[in-house]
Amino acid sequence: MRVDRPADRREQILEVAARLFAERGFHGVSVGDLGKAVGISGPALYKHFDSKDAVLAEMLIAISERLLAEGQQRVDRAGNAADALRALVDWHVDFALAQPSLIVVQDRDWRSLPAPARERVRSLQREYVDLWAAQLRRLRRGLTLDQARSIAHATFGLINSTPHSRLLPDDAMRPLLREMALRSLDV
Amino acid sequence: MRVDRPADRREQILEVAARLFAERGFHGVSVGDLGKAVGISGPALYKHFDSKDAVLAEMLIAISERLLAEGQQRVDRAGNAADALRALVDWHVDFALAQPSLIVVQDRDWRSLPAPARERVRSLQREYVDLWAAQLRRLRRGLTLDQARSIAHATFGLINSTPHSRLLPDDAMRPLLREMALRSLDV
DNA sequence: CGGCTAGGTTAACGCTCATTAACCAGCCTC
DNA sequence: GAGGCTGGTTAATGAGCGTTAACCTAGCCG
Repeated sequence: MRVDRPADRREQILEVAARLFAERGFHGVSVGDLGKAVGISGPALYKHFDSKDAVLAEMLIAISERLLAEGQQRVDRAGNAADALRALVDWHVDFALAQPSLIVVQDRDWRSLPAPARERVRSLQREYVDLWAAQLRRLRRGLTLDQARSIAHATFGLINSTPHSRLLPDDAMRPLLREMALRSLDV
Repeated sequence: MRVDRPADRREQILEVAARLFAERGFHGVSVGDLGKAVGISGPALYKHFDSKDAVLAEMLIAISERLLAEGQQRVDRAGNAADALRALVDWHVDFALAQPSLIVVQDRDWRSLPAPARERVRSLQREYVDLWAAQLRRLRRGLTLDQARSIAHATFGLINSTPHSRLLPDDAMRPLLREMALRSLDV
């Protein structure tokens, strides 16, 4: 029959898993479901991953790294703190609109990770938060680190709300989120 | 031994369940865990609730109703749209700071509800969103309903981020969230 | 040609979980 | 003081899950 690209099974599994985990939660998707959704069945998954946990781990570590790496690059290219924050907002908004499933899984299911992966993800997230926090503190000198982190967290919450509403087309959602985020940051 | 108030078992179960569900997720807490946490064991829970699902259902319906009812009252008491929005922000911020567990469970685990309860909760949430949306549209005439809803959703995301960070004491968090929320709404 | 490897299959295992069954003690009421 | 709620107990049940075992086939390589 050859319905789907045999491209790379691993990649395919990760994509499909992101969608399913987002819809029904990590524990709401069985290995059997996941297999069926990619056209193989059940235990064949173990030819590609060590465990169900490992699928989640690879998925979450990859996006945390990507979010941080690209964020860092954009900050490096920016001339000043305000520009850096604008660039960070753009990046995060684009990412949230392009990968709503990953956003959902990342903040709903990170608790299901095995301890070492969980620590890795938490640590990458902390770095990402601190990337934002540092720019905020360059811009508004009075801010403590924890204040700046709290502000960053709140703005993430704002942007990450996208997957929960999705009432407008992306072209309308993008500027709306950008402006709300920038106003919330007072940039 | 008599360690805890025997006040009302039902109530106690709901409180403890909120905390546990928030920490480990609905599927991450077994009926046995829940029983142990309130000092009874396992199946005794069925003397108070029809099922594990029913605990979640009662919890989520109750808070959705409370959020809406109080929100409605505050709007009714407000003189104009801007005051109404300020009152809604205050209410939502206070609630999120007082009941972080419920906030977490509500938006992480509503998918685990049995269909009728899920519909009830979704419908109450829609009403609550529309309460905000209506005030936004009174204030900024050009807004479509879906635009206003999207804005409300984003601001909820901002405020509901509280339980994920919690780096500052409530007294510092409250004004920070209030101001960010109001700026995000452009009020 | 012969065998290794990659990527599948189905069957079986063992565990956990929600739920039910069966039973029991104390208390309130008539 | 007999009897029925109320709120517990432990044991059993049955389903679903992640994972492992055992086996198979096709293609590549020497």
